[in-house]
Amino acid sequence: MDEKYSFALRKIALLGGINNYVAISSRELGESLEMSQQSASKRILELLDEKYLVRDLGARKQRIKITDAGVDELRKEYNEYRRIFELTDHVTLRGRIVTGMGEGGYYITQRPYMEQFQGKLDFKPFEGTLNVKVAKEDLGKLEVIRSMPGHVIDGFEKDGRTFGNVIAYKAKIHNIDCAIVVPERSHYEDMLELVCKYHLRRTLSINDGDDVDVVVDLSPLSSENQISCVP
Amino acid sequence: MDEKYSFALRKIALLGGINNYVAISSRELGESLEMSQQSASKRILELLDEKYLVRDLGARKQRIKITDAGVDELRKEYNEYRRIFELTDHVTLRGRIVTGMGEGGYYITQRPYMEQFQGKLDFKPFEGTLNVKVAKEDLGKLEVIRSMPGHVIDGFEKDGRTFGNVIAYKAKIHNIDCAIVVPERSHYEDMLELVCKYHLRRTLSINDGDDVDVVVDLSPLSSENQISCVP
DNA sequence: ATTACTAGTAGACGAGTAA
DNA sequence: TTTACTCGTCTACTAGTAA
Repeated sequence: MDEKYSFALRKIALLGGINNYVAISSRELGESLEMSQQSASKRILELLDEKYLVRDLGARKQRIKITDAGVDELRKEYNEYRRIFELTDHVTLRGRIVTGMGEGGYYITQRPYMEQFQGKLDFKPFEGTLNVKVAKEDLGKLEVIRSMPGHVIDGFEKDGRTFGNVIAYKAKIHNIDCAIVVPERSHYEDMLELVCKYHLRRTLSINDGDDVDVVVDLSPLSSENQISCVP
Repeated sequence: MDEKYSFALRKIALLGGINNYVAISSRELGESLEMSQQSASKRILELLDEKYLVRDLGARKQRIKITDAGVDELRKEYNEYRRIFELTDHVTLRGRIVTGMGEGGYYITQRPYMEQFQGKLDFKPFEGTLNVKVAKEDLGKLEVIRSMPGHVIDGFEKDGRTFGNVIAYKAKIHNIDCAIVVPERSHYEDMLELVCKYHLRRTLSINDGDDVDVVVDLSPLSSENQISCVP
């Protein structure tokens, strides 16, 4: 999102524009953004055009509300700040073992996916996945993880069916190397697919309903430009 | 902070610029900010001028690090997002009763402060305060509270000594109306002064070392422009 | 390679004003 | 009072280039 939009949208969110229509004149918005009435009016038109706002233009005062798309953009920025201030190099997700809807394992164990796992992760995955339903209080963490790069596994087509891109993040479960896999699209998902070189249910003696901790590695993929401890 | 600075500073923070010097050329920064090398170079000079960055301009590549002032600015924005996505109309702070360093009660019970409390809060405070040391895990919440308006109680001078502005936020302790008072300046403080119309130690039968929950009210001070439930 | 100057230009901004 | 148009100004950007 363009930074000039982000600033205005954030102010509107602080006035309650996520949950409610907010009655605010372009004059007032201009004041709180330290710009003229004319510019604030233009900014609102731009935000409407970008579909980040909806408006109810009454006779006296306009009432504006942030759209879901707008909230998404704000949430992206929020997640960036969380990465800055909350996260270190790894995140622990609490979750519960479940049996997928039959779909999950079918998807991920497709050959084209599996071959890429072997290349991009450092192990040949076992032909099957472990489904973990992430605890509600850790869904925010999952969102932050999803906003980070990860290993993109390219999608493909087969029998007229589309298999989308998925993203893999290296992780550990009970100190065993594995990776969590999430679809690139469709957020607000609470289900993880875990791939591992071992049959995890057998190796760890775990079953449906068991609670597990998955430690996801967030250290940068490529060697980055950070230099440590130079004063 | 000017929004154009915020955007660049955030990107640098994501590269690790808070804890370490980051080696990044103006070309690279320009790419990640979607602007030219020249503009990125200028932006860095501006951030240096604003004292949000320090630089170590080596022969090959510059190395930059965010100053404490810069981190403060980023934290302000982080707190805004927390208000948007985390907080509702009240926050619960966990803390422990302590005896202040003798100073706290002396400050707050000064007449000019006390008279303003009576006007801006809805009760005449008891001549004494309760000191609460906020639990470490709730210091973030306190920071968010401090970034919100609150009731400003003007400072004054007396006997050549300066008593600074303080901010009061309405709160409840064990369902009794009270207010927390914090100095306007000097952040990263973990001590609260509680003022109340009652003698809280006696009324609640609490003593040093007792854990308490203080529920701080965050609903807007003035009647705001929010309109609820208009689709 | 770098960083960062100068010059020219596109676009953001606010004043005036209409509806 | 509103919102939002046109238009002139001025800022913020990029291209070219020096060090």
